[in-house]
Amino acid sequence: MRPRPGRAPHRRSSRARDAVLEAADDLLVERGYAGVTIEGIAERAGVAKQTIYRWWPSKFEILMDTFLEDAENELKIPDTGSTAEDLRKHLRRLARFLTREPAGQVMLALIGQAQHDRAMAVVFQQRYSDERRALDRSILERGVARGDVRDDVDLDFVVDVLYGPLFHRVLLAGLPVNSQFIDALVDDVFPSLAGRPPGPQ
Amino acid sequence: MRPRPGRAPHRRSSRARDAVLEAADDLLVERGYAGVTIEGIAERAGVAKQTIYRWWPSKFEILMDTFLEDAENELKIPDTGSTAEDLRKHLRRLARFLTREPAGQVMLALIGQAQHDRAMAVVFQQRYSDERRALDRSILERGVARGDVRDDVDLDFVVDVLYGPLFHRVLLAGLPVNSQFIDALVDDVFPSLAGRPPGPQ
Amino acid sequence: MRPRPGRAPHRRSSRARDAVLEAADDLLVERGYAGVTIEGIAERAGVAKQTIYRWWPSKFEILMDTFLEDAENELKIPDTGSTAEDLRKHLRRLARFLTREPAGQVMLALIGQAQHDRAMAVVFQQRYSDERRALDRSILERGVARGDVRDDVDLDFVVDVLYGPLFHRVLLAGLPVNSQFIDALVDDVFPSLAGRPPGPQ
Amino acid sequence: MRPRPGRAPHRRSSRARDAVLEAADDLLVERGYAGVTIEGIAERAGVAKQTIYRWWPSKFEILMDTFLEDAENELKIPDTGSTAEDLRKHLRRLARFLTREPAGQVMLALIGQAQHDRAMAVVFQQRYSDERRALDRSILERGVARGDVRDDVDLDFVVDVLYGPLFHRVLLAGLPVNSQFIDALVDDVFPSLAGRPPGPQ
DNA sequence: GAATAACCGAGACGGTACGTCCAGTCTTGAA
DNA sequence: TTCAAGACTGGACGTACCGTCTCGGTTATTC
Repeated sequence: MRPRPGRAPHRRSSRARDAVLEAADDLLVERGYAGVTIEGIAERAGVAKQTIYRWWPSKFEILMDTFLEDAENELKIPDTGSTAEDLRKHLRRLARFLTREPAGQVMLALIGQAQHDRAMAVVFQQRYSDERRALDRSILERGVARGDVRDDVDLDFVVDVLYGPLFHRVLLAGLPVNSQFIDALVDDVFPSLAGRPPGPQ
Repeated sequence: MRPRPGRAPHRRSSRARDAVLEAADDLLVERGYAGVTIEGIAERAGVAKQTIYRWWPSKFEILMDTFLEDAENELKIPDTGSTAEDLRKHLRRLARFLTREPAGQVMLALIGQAQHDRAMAVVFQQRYSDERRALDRSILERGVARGDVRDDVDLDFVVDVLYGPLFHRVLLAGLPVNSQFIDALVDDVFPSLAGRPPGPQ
Repeated sequence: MRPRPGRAPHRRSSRARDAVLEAADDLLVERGYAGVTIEGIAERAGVAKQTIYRWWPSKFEILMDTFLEDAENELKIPDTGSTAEDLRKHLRRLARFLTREPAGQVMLALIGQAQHDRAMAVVFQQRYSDERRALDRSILERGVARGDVRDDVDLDFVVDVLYGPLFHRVLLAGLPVNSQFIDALVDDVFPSLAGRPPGPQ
Repeated sequence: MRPRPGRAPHRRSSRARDAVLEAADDLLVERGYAGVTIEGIAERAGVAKQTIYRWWPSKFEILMDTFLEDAENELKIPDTGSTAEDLRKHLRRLARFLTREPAGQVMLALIGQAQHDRAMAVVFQQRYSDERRALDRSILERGVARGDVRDDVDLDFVVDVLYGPLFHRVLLAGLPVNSQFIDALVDDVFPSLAGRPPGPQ
C-alpha cells in the first residue's frame, strides 16, 4: 500500500517538472502568452527543450498543469451553511482570482487560447470546465438538500446565470467587478431565480 | 514647403484592402488563428507584405476590420415593439452567430486574443465592446421608455446578466446553446430582474 | 556588353555572400569540418540562417565555393617552357597548398566529405576534379605539342601516376612530402613513363 | 558452479561487441557515414548506448574495428613467386575491395573522416596505414630478396607510386579503375621504376 | 502629356522560435 | 560489474514567419 520509494515507472525528474511549471508561470505573468516560448521556459528552468517535449505536447498543456494546481488550491468551494453566503464568497474569490492574481492571468490566457484552437478547447473543458461545473453545482446541490434552493430549476442553467455575468465583464467588457456587482448577483438574481425562503413546510 | 511640381497623387487601393480582409477571414476559418499569418494573407491575397504592414499594425487589426463589418451587418438590433421579443431575437441571432457562422469564429478568435494581450483587449473594447454595449442597452432603454422595463435597475448590470450566460456557455463550457436556454433567459431571468408588467401607468 | 549595375535578378547581397564564405573558411581552419555549422557561420558572418539556406544547400557547397575561388587563385598552371619544370613547380605548389595552407585544409575536408556522400562526391568531381584534370593534362598536352612528352601514352593515366602518389602520402600515410619526393616523381617516374628526350626532328 | 554471491563477475560481452560492429557496418552501407549514429547502432544492436560508450570512444573507432577485421581477411598479401604478379593480384583485389565491397565503403568513410579530424587521422595511420605499408612493402622486399626488384630504390616511394594512382582515381576522380589501369601500373610503371630483369647473377 | 510621388508586387534581409535528432552523461533495477 | 532501458542537458538541424528594407513598375493626378 505504501508507495515504494523510487517506484515510479521511468523515473521522471520532479525537479525538472516543477522548474518548468514555475518558469512558464513566471513568463506568462511577465511577458504575456506570446512571450511564453518553449525555449524561454527551457532556459529559465535550466532544462533542455527535449525534456519539455518529452512530457508536454504544447505550452498550453504546461500552463494547464500549473493552472489546475493553482485552481485546486485557490478556488476551494466554501461551505458556510448558507447557499447565498457560499455563492458570495466563491464569486468574490473568483473575481479576485481572475482580476488580481497571477494564476488568474494564466486562466484567462488558457481561456483565450481555447478560443483559437478546438483541440485545446476540448482539453480545457475536460480538464477544467467539466469538473469546475460540478464543483459550482455542488454549492447549489447542498442548497437543494438543505431546502434553500428550489428543486425545480436546472442547476446548470443557474450556474451559467450566476457565473456568466462575471466572466462577461472580465473577458469582454473590461469593466470593473466590484462587491456591488457580486452582491447584486447573489441578492437579486439568485433568489428570484432559484432561491426559496427558508420557511416552514 | 514646396510640394509643388507633380501633384498629390495616390490613395489606398481598395482592391488590396478587400483582398486582404477576405484572405484573412478565409485563413482563420480554414486554419485557425495561428494559421493566419501575414505571409499567408499576402500570398493568398496576391498582395505584398509591405502593403499589409502599410495599412495594418497586426493581424489582430485586420481581423478586427473584417469582424466589425460583419457584426454591423449581422447583429443589427431588432425593434419589434416588445422588449422581451427584441431580446429573444437578438440573443438567438447572437448565439447562432457565435456557434455557427464564420464571422462568429472570427469574433471568438478576437476575444481569445484579447485575453493574451492587454493592448489588443483595449482595441477590442474600444472598437467593439463599448459600442456593442450601447446597442445592447438600447433595447432595454427603449423598454424603459415604453414602460416594460423597470427604471430603477442598472441597465449595464442587466446586460451582463442577460448576455453573460450565453458567452459563459460558448467560451468556457462547450455546452450547447439552444432555444430553451435563450427562452429561460428571456422568460425567467429578465422579467424577475428588470421586467415590469405593462400595467396602467 | 557591360554588366549593367544592379542588374542581377533579385539582388542577392554580395556582402552576405562574402561574409558567409569567409566565416566558413575561418571556422574550418579553427575547428575542423565538424566545427563548421550553419549556425556558427551565420553568427560569425552576422547573417541570418535563412539567408544561408536560401543560397546554399549545405555547408559542403559553401566550402566548395570558397575552395574553388582559392584553387583558381593559388593553383595556377605554370608555363615555363619545360614540361618537367612545369610539373615540378605545380607539384610543389600543390604539396605546399595541401599541407601548409588554410585553403588546402578546406580541400582535404571536401575530399573527406566526398567519401561520405555520393551526391557530394559528384558535386566535387563536377565542380573541381573534372576541370582540374583538364588543367593538369594541359601541362602534358603542351609537352606533347612541344615534343618533350610522348604522344602514345594515355595522358589521364600519366596524371594519375604523377599526382596520385602525392595524394596517397597526404590522404593516407601522413608521411612528409618533401622536395626529394617531388623530384623523384619528376625526374624518375615522369621521364620513364612519358618523357621523350628533346631530340632532333 | 553458481557464481558465489558477491563475486567479481562480468566481463565484456562478446555478443554485444559483435552486434555493435555488425550494426555499425550495416548502417554505414545503408545510410552512409552520417547515418551511423550511436543511437542507431544501439537500437539496431539491441544494446544500451552506455554499453557502446563503455567500450568505444566514437563511431570512428567502432568502424575502425569492423574495418580492420575485414581488411585482414580480405586484403591478404599474395605470394605467387613473381613480384609483378603479386602486385597485379593485390592491386586488383584492392581496387575491387574499394569500389565494390561493403567493407571498402567502410574504408573510404574512414579515410574521409581522417581528413576531418587530426586525431582520427593519427588513429587511422597507427592502426591501419603503418601496418598496411609494411605489408605492401613486403611484396617488394620479397622481390628484392628474390632479385626481381632493384635494391637501390626507396621502397616507400615505390609503394606510393604504385598505390597512389589507384587511390587518386577512387578518392578524387570518380573514374573507373579497370584491369588495363592496373596492368599499366604493373607492366609499365613498376618495371621502369623498380623492376630488374631476372637475369643471371 | 509629361512629371512626379505615393502605391504596389516581389522578395532578400537579420532575427526568433519551432519541433526533431543526436551527442554524451547519469541512474535504476535485473542478472 | 555489466547490461538494457531510458531520462537528462545541450547543441545543431532545417523550416516558418516576423517586421524592415530595397527594387523596379504602375498609376493618376496636377502643372
